[in-house]
Amino acid sequence: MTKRKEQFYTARGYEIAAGENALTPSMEDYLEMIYRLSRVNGYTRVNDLAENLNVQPPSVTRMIQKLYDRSLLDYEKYGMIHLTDKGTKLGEYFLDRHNILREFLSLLGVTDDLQRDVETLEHYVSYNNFKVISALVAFMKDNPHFLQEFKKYRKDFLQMEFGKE
Amino acid sequence: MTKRKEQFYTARGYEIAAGENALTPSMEDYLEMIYRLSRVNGYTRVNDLAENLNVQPPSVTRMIQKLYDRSLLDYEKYGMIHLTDKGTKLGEYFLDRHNILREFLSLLGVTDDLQRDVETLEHYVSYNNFKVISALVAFMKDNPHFLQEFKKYRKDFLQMEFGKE
DNA sequence: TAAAAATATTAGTCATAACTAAAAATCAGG
DNA sequence: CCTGATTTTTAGTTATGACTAATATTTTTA
Repeated sequence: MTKRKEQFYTARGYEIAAGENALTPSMEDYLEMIYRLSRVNGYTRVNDLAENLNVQPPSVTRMIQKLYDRSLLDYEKYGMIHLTDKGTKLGEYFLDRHNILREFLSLLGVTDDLQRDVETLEHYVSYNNFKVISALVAFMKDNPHFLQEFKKYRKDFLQMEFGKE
Repeated sequence: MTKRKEQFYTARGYEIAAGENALTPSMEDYLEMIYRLSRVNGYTRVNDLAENLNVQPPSVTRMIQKLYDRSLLDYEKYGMIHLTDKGTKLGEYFLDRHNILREFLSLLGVTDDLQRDVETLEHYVSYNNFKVISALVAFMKDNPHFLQEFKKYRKDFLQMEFGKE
């Protein structure tokens, strides 16, 4: 049994390979935000989404239609946006993933651009990775000693390896 | 001084905000691969890239032109592809980042789909995050007892939190 | 060195998810 | 209840990075 050569793909290649059923990063962002906003009233609206995601309303309308076609939300023209059970589960997961990632980076000592870093990364964290990172976060919170040692280590390491910057 | 409300953007929103000068994930993949392949002969060719990135040659030609316009490589039609100094530095960084990320996930115990996970994630790891993750990897390698503890912890945690799966 | 094979380019298409401008629907106040 | 303001939709445009088909160039080989 010869080891098959390791295959590489471009970022776009992986997106395409994921197929039509996979959610795109933008779809994930919308679901996550709909979930956030729905916690207030049980629903959200086109304009709220547009404002909170910093996009224009027409972009929201289009995306809502797409998510509707996938049965992730209920919607009628000019109406309210409600997540279906399926959409709710996904939204909740995306929010969890977001929060774990934020906690992870935060524990490691990332402070600058934390929000941006989390939002940029989150979509690309597979479920497998989400699980191990969750474990690491829990471990670090349960073992403050580990974290303390790491913080000392990090300081010297960054200085040595990357200089002042 | 009131705290400005936390702003959210879609994945595409961040891409657009990054501006015209930023490299896209695909550009990064190409540079990383050109760097890899160039270590053999000092150069690479359109077909080699197409094969190794699993894309068609015309896609490579287009991308090469774009990277040429940014002075990241030297190229003449039908000729060899050489990275410029600027391109070399970037390619090297992307490869480092790739390897660190792989090591990180590997240490945490990710085995399934490791290659896919790394390639999917790497483009979205900011330089700041690269630095702290590098520190964490080094720390864990220097402190195998922590790693061992984590492995025990992880086993129970995953069982508890996520069940068998 | 001429023909065949391999390699690379050009030209044109597609989907995604943004945008703007303009039209349509809904809602609120008098 | 109708008019104006707000909200939402429709329609059409853009850039990215894939693709295929056809063409052009370079390299190999007979």
